[in-house]
Amino acid sequence: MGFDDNGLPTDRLVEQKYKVDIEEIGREKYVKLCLKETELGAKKYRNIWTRLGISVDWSLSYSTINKHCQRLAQISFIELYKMGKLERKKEPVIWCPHCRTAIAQAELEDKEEDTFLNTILFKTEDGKDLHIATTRPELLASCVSVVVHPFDERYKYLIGKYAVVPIFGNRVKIISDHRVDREFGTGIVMICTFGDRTDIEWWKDYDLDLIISINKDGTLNEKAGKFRDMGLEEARKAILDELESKKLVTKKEKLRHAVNAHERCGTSVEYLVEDQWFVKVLDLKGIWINQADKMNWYPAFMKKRYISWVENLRWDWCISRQRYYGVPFPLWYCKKCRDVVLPEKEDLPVDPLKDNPKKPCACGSNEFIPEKDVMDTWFTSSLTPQIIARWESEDSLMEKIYPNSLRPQAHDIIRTWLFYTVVKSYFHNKSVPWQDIMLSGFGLDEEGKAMHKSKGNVILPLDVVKKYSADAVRWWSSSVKLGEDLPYSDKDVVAGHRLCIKLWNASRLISSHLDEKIESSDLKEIDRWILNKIDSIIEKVTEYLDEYEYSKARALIESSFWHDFCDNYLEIVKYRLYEKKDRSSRYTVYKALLTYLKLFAIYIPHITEEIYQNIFRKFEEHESIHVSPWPEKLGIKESNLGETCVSIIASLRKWKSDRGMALNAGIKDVIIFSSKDLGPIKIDIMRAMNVENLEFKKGKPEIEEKILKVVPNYKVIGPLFGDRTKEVVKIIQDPEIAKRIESGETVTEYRLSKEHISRIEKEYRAEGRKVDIVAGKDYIIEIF
RNA sequence: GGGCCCGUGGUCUAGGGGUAAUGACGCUGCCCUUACAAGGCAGAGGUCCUGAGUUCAAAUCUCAGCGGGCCCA
Repeated sequence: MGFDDNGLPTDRLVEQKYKVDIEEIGREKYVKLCLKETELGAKKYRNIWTRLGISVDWSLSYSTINKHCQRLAQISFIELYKMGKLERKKEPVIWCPHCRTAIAQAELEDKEEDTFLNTILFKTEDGKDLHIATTRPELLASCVSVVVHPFDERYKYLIGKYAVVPIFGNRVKIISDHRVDREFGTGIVMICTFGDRTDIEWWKDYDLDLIISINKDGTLNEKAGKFRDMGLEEARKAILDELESKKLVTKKEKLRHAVNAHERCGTSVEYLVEDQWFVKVLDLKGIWINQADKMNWYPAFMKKRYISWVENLRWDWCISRQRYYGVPFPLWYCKKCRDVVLPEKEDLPVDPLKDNPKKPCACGSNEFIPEKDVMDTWFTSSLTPQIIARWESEDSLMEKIYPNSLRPQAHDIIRTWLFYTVVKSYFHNKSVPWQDIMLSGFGLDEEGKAMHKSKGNVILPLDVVKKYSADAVRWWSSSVKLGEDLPYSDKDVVAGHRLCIKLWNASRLISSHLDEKIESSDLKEIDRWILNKIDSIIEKVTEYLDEYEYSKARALIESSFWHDFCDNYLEIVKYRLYEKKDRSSRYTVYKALLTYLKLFAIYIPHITEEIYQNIFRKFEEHESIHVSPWPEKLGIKESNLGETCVSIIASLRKWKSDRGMALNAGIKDVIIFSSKDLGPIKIDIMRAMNVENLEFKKGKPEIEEKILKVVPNYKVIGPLFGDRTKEVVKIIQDPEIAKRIESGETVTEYRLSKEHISRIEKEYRAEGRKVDIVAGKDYIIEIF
């Protein structure tokens, strides 16, 4: 766990909060403010995480701006440089005019925008009209060519001729290319350097001129003539006005389209040509995809997202940021021979703006130009596995914790954090960074929309914690299938709150009967029943958690605790607990509650810990439930009678409830018919249901029995009989045949027996007798 | 336009070839039961998005379509 704390988000926060501009206050003061905000931010988030009960070894936490991380990021840079994986190119880069820096493809997001598609009248050199539709008239000064589709009959005659750009008068060649969309606008496109990425491709492919008319801050430069210094919006309007006054706008239509925007500030990006450092990633796409196969993806389909991101990558990773708060590039340029000069490893971290190389350049010169850009923050955070394992340090834990066992993260940063980390681990360690990757979804707002500060729909975790407790929040957040998003809902958090109360109350009941730890006991049927049930819960929950299926595990734990344990088990044995002498029930509640607490502990750590401290600490060796071992199965044999006991009591409860009776109301006489010997559960039934006289009989009572429905066991019949299934089902559903099968016979040429029937629904009637009949799977109850 | 995910009672959600579709909230009725009325018991409420196909059997698998979301052009 750590803080990715340098980079644009901090820059933007500082600029907004203190209303400062780097130009005014200078780099040093600016960075100081950023550092201050970083510390405040770390404090704030650490508080949130701690309050939420996130279990972290804080001694291994990192901050990407601290010396340790800076050093590793710079080591990484130097290693990559020496491996030839870095490249400084003067290339078109994606540029954010608001943040005034280059950014990477991964930092783009789509933005829907309403604009106008303007059809502008160009002239060919020989004076013919040329209608060109564009959304970006402000780039007219950068128009370097006009392009049509090679098969477009309308314009074939234009190819090879020249056009004249209105207002600016540039003479540009008309070319043809299949990437032109004939349906869009007029089917003629002006190529500007650069309006979009296709412009860049065309510029490269056809070796066109370069006329950059935009400044780094998004204003127009001298190439735009009298429109110089105008912002893009302003220039768009001014240029359109002038075109209109000359009657050169022939059409204007509304258009909604998607543009690329910088994910940090939402500003539409531009393309400038500047010197930038790149990590070469495009030439190794096969490797990046191959690495994905060496990791376990949870859920598996997330791997496809990663792969399709890699397949669609179009740019090398631009790591230069023309910003101030971040890890500096560890390098200088020799003033004389322009060579790159790197520091020695032992001198890292360096700040080339303050430090100087310790040796002269190979050419002998002692004068250097420092690189003043900082590195993309992902360049550092892509090293987090190495950072926490103290790679390249004397106290390295690389052997022990690298590759990491697990990277948990959300699915929005597959293309950044995940991808870049895979890249770094491959380059530096020829390894994948972790064995398992678990990708979770988002908490959404109550309408199911993503939360955004700008939309004002953010729900702050600590507000919910205050209202319902951290455990309730955690319980809610773990209710969704891994990888799915989950809308926030007050009532679902309340459900978690109620669970905590239920757990607390059950524990109160138990604690009042536990003044000693019962180490072992002969177990009564119903006690064996619950412990056996818990054994199977432990097994399934463990399996689910091994696959990071926390929501499935959660559902099992909750329903077993609430229904098996509280509703059934505790209600049945309560009387025995009050009688104090019964060892079996006291042994069982101790084991059972402690096990449930351990299973619950990962979800609701606070209340489980408190109950552990209150009840169990004095008997158990571990000082906290969170350091005690995961529960192991007790190996209790299944109790058939226990299951029957619970079922009989449920039947009697329903019977009382149907008659509007209180559940502790007395019943005078009850006879239970069953083929089983129910002796061992007699007292439990009587006490739990307040039965005065309870009698067991073998066989069946004198009542009429009518078969209502025979449900075949398709799971057995289907595979056995194939397309004759329907035929067999028809036979089995005959009441006479079903009756014979039920009594143990094997009938007809299909040799049908009990295993071919799932269950038989019956109706019982006691003609002329004053008695109520309630039936279950293997018993019939008469209530007088 | 392409890739991925999702579509299940009023709302949210689980299940993901076997005939009884999970749970929560809400709704209705009954029950103050010596842990819990923030509880218990019971009940109503469903074309499992639509259509076709595979299969003895489809909410579940396949294909097509519709709708929503995410990512990429």
